[in-house]
Amino acid sequence: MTVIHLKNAQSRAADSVIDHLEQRILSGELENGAPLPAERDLMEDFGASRTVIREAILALSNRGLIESKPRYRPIVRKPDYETVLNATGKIVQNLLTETGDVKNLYDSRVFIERGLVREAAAMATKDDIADLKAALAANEAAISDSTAFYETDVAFHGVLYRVPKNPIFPAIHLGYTAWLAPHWEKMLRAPERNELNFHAHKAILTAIMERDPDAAEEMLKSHLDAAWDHVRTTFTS
Amino acid sequence: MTVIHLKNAQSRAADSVIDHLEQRILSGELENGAPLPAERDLMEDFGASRTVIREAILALSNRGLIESKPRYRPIVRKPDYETVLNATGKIVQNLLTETGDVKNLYDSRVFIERGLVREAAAMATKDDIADLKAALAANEAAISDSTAFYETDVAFHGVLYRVPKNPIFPAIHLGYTAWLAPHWEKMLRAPERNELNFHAHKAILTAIMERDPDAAEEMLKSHLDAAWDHVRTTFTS
DNA sequence: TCTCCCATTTTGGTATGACCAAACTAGGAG
DNA sequence: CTCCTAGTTTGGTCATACCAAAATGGGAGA
Repeated sequence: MTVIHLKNAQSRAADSVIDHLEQRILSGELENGAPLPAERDLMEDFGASRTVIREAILALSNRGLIESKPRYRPIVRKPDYETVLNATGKIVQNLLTETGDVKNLYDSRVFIERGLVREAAAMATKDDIADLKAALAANEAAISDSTAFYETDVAFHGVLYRVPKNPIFPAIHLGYTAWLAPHWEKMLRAPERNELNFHAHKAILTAIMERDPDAAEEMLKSHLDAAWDHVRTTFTS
Repeated sequence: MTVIHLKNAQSRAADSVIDHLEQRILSGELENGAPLPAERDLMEDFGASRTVIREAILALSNRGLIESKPRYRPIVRKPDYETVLNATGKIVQNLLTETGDVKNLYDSRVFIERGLVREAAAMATKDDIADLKAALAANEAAISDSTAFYETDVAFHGVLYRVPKNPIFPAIHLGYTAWLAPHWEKMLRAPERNELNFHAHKAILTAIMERDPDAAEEMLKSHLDAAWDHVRTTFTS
C-alpha cells in the first residue's frame, strides 16, 4: 500500500559500492567539499571494475551526494535541503509538461503561503517583522525596474518562508521559484503591475502586523490569485 | 542567487542520449509501461558506445522516467507525482540522519495538515465528509488491532490530503508516511493509545462538519503534537 | 489443437584494456 | 618568488569479451 522498498532486487555490484561510499560521506570520513578519490583508486579499494565504480559515482551524483562537473574530480557533498532540491529539480521538471501540472504546483504554493502568512500573523517575531519591512522597502524602491522588482518580489515571499525557522521551507521556496520561474518569464512586467503587487505585499504585511491571520491569508490569496490570472493569459491564448 | 542551471558543463555524451530518450518518453513515442529497446539497439540508434547508453539509462532511472529492475529490461515510466516521490525517496532519506531533521520534517507535516483541515472545514464536499466518516469508522473498528489501526490512521489522514483535489497533496502524504514511518515503528502501540488517537480524529471531523476551521486546526495540531511527544521518547531516552 | 517444458538466443551486468583530451603538478626559466 | 611549461594523472569514451539470467520459440506430450 504505502511506498515499500521491496529490495527484491538481488545482485548489482554497484549497490554495495554506493552504500559504502554513502556511509563514508554521511559519517564524515569523506569530508564535505573534499574531492572523491580517483576512480582507479576506488576500484582498488572495492576490488571492483571501473565500470562499477563509475556507475556508483553516477548514482550518488544523481542523488546529490556528489557534485560532478564534467571533467573535474567529483566533490563530496553532505546533503542539505538545497542539495536535495537541486537533485530533484530535473525530476520535477518532467512533471510540468502540461499546464494543468503547473497550475497544481502553483496551487500548492498558494496553499503553503496561506499557511505561512497565518503563521506569521500569529507568531512572527520582531526580527521577522523587521525583515518583512526591509523586504517591502526594497520592493517599493524597485517598482520602476521590473527585473529588480522580480527579485525583491521573490525575496519578500522568501522572508515568509523563513518565519517558521524550519529549513525545509526555504528549500521549498527555492523549488517554487526555480520550477515556476520558466513559466513566468514570458510575463510582461509593466510598472503598473509592479505597483499592484507592491501594494498587495504591503497589505499582507499590515495584516501580519495587526496579528490578523484571516486578513493576512485573504490578502495573500487574492494577491497570488491575481498573479495567476495575469500569467494564465500567456498560456492559453 | 536562485537555483540557476548554468550548464557551464560542456561535453558529456550521455546528456544528448538522455535528452533524446527523455523526449521520446514524454512525447509518448516510447509508451508508458513498454520495455526500453535493448541497449545494443540503442547504441546503434545513437551511434554511441554501450557505456554511454548505460549511463543514460541509469540517469533516467534515477529520475524516475525508467523503472529498471536488476536483470530485467527497463520499463518506460511516464512520470506522475508518485513516481517522483519514489525517485526522491532515497535522496530524502539521506537528510533524515539526525533527529533534528526528522523533527523538521514532522513539523512541516503538521503545518501542511493544519492547512488541510482548515481547507476541509471551509470547502469539504459531501463526498469528502462521507469519506472522512468512512475512514473514521474503519479507524474505530481497528482500535483493538494496533497494526490495522495504524493503516486506518494513515488512511484517515490520507483523506484530508485528497480534499484539495490536487494530486500533489496525496503524493506528499505518501512521502510523509514513507519517510516518517521508519521512525514510528519502534513506537509501542497500545490500544489505549489508539483510543486516544481515534477520539482525536473524531474531534477533527466534528470540527470540520461544523465548518469551524480554527477548531479543526486546533484539534489537528494537538493531535499531532501529542503523537510527536509520544514518539519522541523513543528517540532520546 | 493446446499446454508445457527445454534448448537456444537475447540481453543486462561486469571485467579488461586502451586511447584521448583536459586537468593537475612539479620543476625549471626568468 | 612568480610564471610558464612539460610530463603525469585522471575522467570520458570506446571496443571486446564473458557470464548468467531472462526471454523466446518450437517440439514433445496430453
